[in-house]
Amino acid sequence: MAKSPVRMSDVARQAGVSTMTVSRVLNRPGSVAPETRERILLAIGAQGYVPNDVAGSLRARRGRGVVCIVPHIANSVFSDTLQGLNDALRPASMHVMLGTSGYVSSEEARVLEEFVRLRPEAVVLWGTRRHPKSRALLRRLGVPVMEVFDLVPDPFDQVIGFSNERAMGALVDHLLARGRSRIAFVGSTNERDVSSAQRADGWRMALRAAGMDPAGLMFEACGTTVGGELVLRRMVASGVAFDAVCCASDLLAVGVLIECRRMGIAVPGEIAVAGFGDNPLAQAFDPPLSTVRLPRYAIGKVAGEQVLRRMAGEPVQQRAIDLGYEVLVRAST
Amino acid sequence: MAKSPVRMSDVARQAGVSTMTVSRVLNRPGSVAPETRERILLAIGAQGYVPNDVAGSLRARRGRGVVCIVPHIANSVFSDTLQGLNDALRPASMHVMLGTSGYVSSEEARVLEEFVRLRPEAVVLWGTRRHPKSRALLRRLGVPVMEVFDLVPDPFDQVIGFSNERAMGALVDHLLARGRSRIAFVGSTNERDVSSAQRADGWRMALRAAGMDPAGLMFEACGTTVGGELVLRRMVASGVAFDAVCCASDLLAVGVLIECRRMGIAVPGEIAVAGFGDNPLAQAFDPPLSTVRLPRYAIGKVAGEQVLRRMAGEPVQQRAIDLGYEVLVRAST
DNA sequence: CGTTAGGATGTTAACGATCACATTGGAGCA
DNA sequence: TGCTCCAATGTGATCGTTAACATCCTAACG
Repeated sequence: MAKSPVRMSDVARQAGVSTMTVSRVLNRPGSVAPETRERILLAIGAQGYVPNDVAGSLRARRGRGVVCIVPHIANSVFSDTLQGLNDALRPASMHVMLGTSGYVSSEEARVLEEFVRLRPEAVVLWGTRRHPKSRALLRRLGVPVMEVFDLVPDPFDQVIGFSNERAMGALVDHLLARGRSRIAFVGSTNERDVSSAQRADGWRMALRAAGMDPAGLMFEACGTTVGGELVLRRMVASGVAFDAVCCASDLLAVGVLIECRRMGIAVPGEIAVAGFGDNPLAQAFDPPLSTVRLPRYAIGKVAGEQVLRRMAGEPVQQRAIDLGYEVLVRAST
Repeated sequence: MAKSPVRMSDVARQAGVSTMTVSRVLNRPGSVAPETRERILLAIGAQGYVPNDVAGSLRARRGRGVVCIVPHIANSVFSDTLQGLNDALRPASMHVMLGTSGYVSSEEARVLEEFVRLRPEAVVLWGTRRHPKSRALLRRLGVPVMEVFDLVPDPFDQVIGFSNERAMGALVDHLLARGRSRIAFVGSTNERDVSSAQRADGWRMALRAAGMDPAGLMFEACGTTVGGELVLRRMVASGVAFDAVCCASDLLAVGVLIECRRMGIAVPGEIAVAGFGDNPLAQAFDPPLSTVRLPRYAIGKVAGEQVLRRMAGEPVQQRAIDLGYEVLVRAST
């Protein structure tokens, strides 16, 4: 914390007013006479006074911080959303206090408690899996809670996102419309990776809805390009017949593409390959990768806007806000 | 801010002690008798008390926040660094207050002032271009300031990064060693994009050091894959001879690769192509892209560690910490 | 057995701002 | 002229915690 020796009272003295008037200039300038205001602003500039929001927040019992806990920062899905959140909050002079859970809900709860000590005005959390401790904490905190990304019908407070199931289902439908009939799925079945599991569900349901049997067509891989390369090799070696591969992520799909080229498998001639997530480089491959664009930035932006609305006293209009998705059909399918 | 009605005094009453003893249990547990401590912890659990760090920070004149302002969050260069910073700070119960400058130093100054109101313990800023207002503000704030990414010999306080010039120079040297003699550079000359300009300088100096003339070999492009595609077309159309292209980013380089394929130019047969930044998908292309790996995560991690050291009272040992780079030679060169 | 050292705990007063209410001084009006 | 009313500003208390100092009590010692 700072040693900034300039306090409001220093400014007040120089301007010949009480601290209350300085405070008003800072918070509701309209309520102070123009000349007085001018004199105070001059004193502020002369002394380089920067208000102490720690003190202000304590007394006013309200601050400008919004906590956001994501699984991992260094992943464009999360960082795009953070960008949106930040962009929405900045014009309102709110700021983001950033934390990570490492995909572990108990860790999220621990981090959340540390942040609750700072008495944030709102909390933005990834996904809808909450540790009981987090729920209890949030309930007592009593501020708006935005859960983002996974859309569920009955969120803790409000949820903003899209349906992984429906998005993957739409991708499967696209492949079916292209005449594919043996559509495999590649993803991680890691307990922690809720999104991948939901995408698998979407794939399974879409196949069943089309009267097809997903049995034996699901393959597990770690979510990297190398994971994609390895899994395709395993799939081919397994002898299971398939004419399309839906991947839980673009990175996986790119790995599959690479291995297809290496093994001399024509894409989309022999098999179609689709990714998920719209990585900026996905369209740069040969063939350009079909994928699903997710409203990552918009999710953060809308979450921030909702926070501001709620803080302004507006009631919750929609508990679940669906921002949809977009199937991007390119040459790989 | 919260309505959390549970205060330290509530806990103290239930445990039959004064607030000071509760405070000690929270901050220096060793200084309280075991049974007393046990009783207090029980009361804390029973009431679900979460300390108010706003009040604590005000009184103690020190908090746990570190401000970090990056140009843009949704860019893996920045988010990787943020991840490192966060990982370094979390074990010390410090937290990141996140802001963005949009690559504009006056905006950075504005955002910085808002954050200074929160009296952070340290400030982490991207690059070394500072608005005079920022400098004045930081000086008065009097906390450690870490400038990251661009290494300069004489930073405001401490700087952690690598040399864009030397990294690009090393890449050029690699191309020279491969027998290339007409090495072009593609980058943005946008005033705001300091890094690209530094990379251009590195390219220029390396060519001159090898007795070659960079004149006419520098081309401007916007930093996307499409920018890369367009610039290659322009380069070919210009009639200038070149046998290698150094790009200021991987995205640009991928665009160049795409256009080469489209135009039937062999890579690396006719021209070599190199990127910069080690995008995870860079090695997935055909041919895999040679590039330079930057210590993005490490920069953040080390910045966080330095902050902790400084807060622990250690003196500054190195004003400029060079974390180096790594030229990744792949098939595109 | 008196004295003292030091561990455990309590008391008081801040930290720097804002809330709620009090006060002042004109303008506006009958 | 006398009154009200409101805009502009001030006063005092307070937000919830911790620093600094004070106190108490037990243990150890000569």
